[in-house]
Amino acid sequence: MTDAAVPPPPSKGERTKERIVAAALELFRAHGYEATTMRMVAEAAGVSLGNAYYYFENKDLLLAAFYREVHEAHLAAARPRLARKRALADRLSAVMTAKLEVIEPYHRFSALMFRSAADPESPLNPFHPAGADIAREGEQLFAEALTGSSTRVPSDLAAELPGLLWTYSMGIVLYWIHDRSPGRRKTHALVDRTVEMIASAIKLASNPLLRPFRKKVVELVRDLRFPTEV
Amino acid sequence: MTDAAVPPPPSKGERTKERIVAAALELFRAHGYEATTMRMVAEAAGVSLGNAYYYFENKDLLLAAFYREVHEAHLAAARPRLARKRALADRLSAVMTAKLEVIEPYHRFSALMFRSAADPESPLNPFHPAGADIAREGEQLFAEALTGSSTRVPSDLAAELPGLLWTYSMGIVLYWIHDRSPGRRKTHALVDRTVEMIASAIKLASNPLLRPFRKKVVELVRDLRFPTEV
DNA sequence: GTCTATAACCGGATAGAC
DNA sequence: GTCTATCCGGTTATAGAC
Repeated sequence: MTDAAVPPPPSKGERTKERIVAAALELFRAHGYEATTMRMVAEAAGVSLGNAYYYFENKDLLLAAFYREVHEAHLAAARPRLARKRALADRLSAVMTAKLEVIEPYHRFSALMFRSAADPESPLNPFHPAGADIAREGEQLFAEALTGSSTRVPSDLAAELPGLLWTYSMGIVLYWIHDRSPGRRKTHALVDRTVEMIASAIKLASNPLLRPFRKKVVELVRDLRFPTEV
Repeated sequence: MTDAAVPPPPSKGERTKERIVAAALELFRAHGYEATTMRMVAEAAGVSLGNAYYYFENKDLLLAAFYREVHEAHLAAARPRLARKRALADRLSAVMTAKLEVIEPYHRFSALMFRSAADPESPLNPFHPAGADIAREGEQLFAEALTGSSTRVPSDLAAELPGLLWTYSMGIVLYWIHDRSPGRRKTHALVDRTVEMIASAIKLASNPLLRPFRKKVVELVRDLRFPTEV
């Protein structure tokens, strides 16, 4: 039990797999996803084409590895920024700005994220086991943004907000994909303004007058959150 | 001038093109998009593979023809239903229910719609010239749903609502894609409940107390509606 | 200039030997 | 676990027929 935490030395297969991922990520960065062929990945990793497919059933799974890396970078960029903010709008803005900065280098091929996210068969969609971790961790980040803030959130709403905010962030990314303005000015403007609106809406939601409406929304979100369940 | 409206008889090329579309639509319906190969389409249309590509630069453009047909079917299904409703929630529900019924037969391959809609390069995305018509006509349908209703809408909001509702309908379709419940029960529940909420929200938006918040939202939507502009 | 066909290319994916 | 050989389908080049 005491030494269970010591990771075993990587087997040969694990090292090969690692080489393939590393080669793929670099090629994706340099040339984009479509322009990177499995043959290029295999060659850069020093393995045969068939061998690359032995480790990654298809090209999308390599893309999934790429997203995981981007996601880790987002978490790493967002958390220190959160430490310096208290107001909810500022905290949401910190999370979203970190996201936009991390993904900026990949703008030219980020449409793929959506192609895959929308496809129920794809390992990248948030309801697919392979993509579920990233979605959960993304929600967790928003949960942290909420709990650390000075704004009081009605508890029924608090339970659903991380999921809603994560969905919101996906919407922002979708906008960003189409944003051709210099420096993604428009997306940044959208974030600045929507985080204010969200913060306002959350404050409004505590207003007793709006309680029935809030209850309805919360109930709706709770009931219908998982379309893939029967 | 007087005979300008008489369409010229279809040229040989036009008839060939028509045959190709018809063959493709039938094959898509029967086997789905991925499983339908360009070679199958060409053979079913009685032309060579190269000839099919002469008329349709790529497979996506055939898919675009398919979407156009689905879209026409939606318009045709929705309009008579609108004629029988007055309450806003009912009218929105009529439009959405017509949509869900029309697309139901294509559930298994509808993920493609999103793959393409999210991709800035795709002819199907609403900001791309080839896809813009469908988006505009979709908004037009929602505009009709609004103007024919008994609910009074503040005029600043009225200008933006058709676009917002069209976006909403895309969101519903995205949910529907992932919906595995029998009879798409969950999506129908989502529609029933969201149209009520939207109708309530629109009524709330007329409330003078919420005017500043409404102004903010409307202004935001107006400013940022077109991410592809610079 | 409009239309049609054949052959080839390229890249994702698979089969099967070692 | 690794390779080579091959398949398959989207796409392109190109030549020729009407």
